[in-house]
Amino acid sequence: MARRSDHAPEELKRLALDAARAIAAEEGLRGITVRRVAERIGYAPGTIYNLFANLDDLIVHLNGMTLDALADALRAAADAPVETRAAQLVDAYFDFVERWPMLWSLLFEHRLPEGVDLPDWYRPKLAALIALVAEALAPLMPDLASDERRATTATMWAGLHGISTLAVSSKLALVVEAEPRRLGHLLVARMLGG
Amino acid sequence: MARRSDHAPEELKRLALDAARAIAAEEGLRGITVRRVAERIGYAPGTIYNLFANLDDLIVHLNGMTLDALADALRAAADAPVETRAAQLVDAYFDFVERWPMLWSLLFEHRLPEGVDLPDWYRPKLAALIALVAEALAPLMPDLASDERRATTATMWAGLHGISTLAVSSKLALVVEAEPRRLGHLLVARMLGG
DNA sequence: TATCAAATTGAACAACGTTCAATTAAAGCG
DNA sequence: CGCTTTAATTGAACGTTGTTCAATTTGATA
Repeated sequence: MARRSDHAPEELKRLALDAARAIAAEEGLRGITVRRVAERIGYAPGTIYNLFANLDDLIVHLNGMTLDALADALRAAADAPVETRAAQLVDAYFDFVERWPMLWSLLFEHRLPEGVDLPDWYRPKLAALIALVAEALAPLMPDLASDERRATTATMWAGLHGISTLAVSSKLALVVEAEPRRLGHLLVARMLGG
Repeated sequence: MARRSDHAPEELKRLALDAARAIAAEEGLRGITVRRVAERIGYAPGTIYNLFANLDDLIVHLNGMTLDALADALRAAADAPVETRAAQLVDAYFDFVERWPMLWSLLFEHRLPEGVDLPDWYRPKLAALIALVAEALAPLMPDLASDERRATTATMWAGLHGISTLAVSSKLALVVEAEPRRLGHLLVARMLGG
């Protein structure tokens, strides 16, 4: 059987990614297999390889979608009044992580095989995310050189990331009883000079 | 063939873990397979299951060793003079991550299947690590309630973790040109109130 | 209507984690 | 020393995985 063309190639890609996302959201990285994704969209395993180079490629694309979704989730908070903006960004970040813990985990849990690095289109997505936050927080760091502003933003971003990673893998609770969100607010408050 | 007893069971466990560590240090999580570990120590795959419940169990044990090694690496810095202690802890942390990037990654990259959680002996290892840092830094946070001290320590720890994770997976460099270590120092300085 | 091109398949392969009956060597005993 | 018991070790086997690719079938083209 061949050339069903039930769906245009781009449409089919979307279907596959949606299927993968559904699996990932429920079971995490371990649940994503080529055969299961294919089965969910009613195609044979081989078809996946017409759409993506391999399973890693599919997962990287899924992570790209998640990055976009995270950017969307942060955008509203980035426009909040300056006084509450930082806190709202932190809350928006943790809201996202708590709503999609598995998808968010996948963002960092998945690693390409040695020697393979992230595709070129991935970098701008990440950069856009950071730029969003950097611009939103710039007014809150008026006395810093742009170099230091970037470093501060990156540190906060990495810090939130660390808190969330440990929380999601339930390693934070082993060590402290505080809510991840509270640590996030603490971090940002101190970083912005409190 | 059976009952070779070339090695006592504990000795054999050590051999298997050393083999797994060597593989992990070179190739990361993806390189660790039961068959390869078994081959490296000159035993059949089935033997691994006499020593560990399964591959996940073996990896958790390997991670336990890494936690111990990290604690050792931090201990010297924890005894440094109070003035430079925080900075030395940060340096010791990044020294460790840079020396064993793959082993350090494995600590967080590996996740148990859903429903399985970390064994009981794992928690004290993590707790010991945090306690080490918390006690070392306590003199630097004299004006904080013990509750806030714990939160601050956990935040710094998670922050360093986040910076390192992103650095090791080369996602930090996509976003900022600064050295991870520099961000670490920035984080700790601000968290300790400067 | 015949031809072409592209999409889709599914069998095949190697490698994986895991299980377990069979085997063998060491230990215990008379 | 020989016999029995016990426990360590094996390796074949099973089901599943990612990936490849020749074969096939359909939609479009001429």
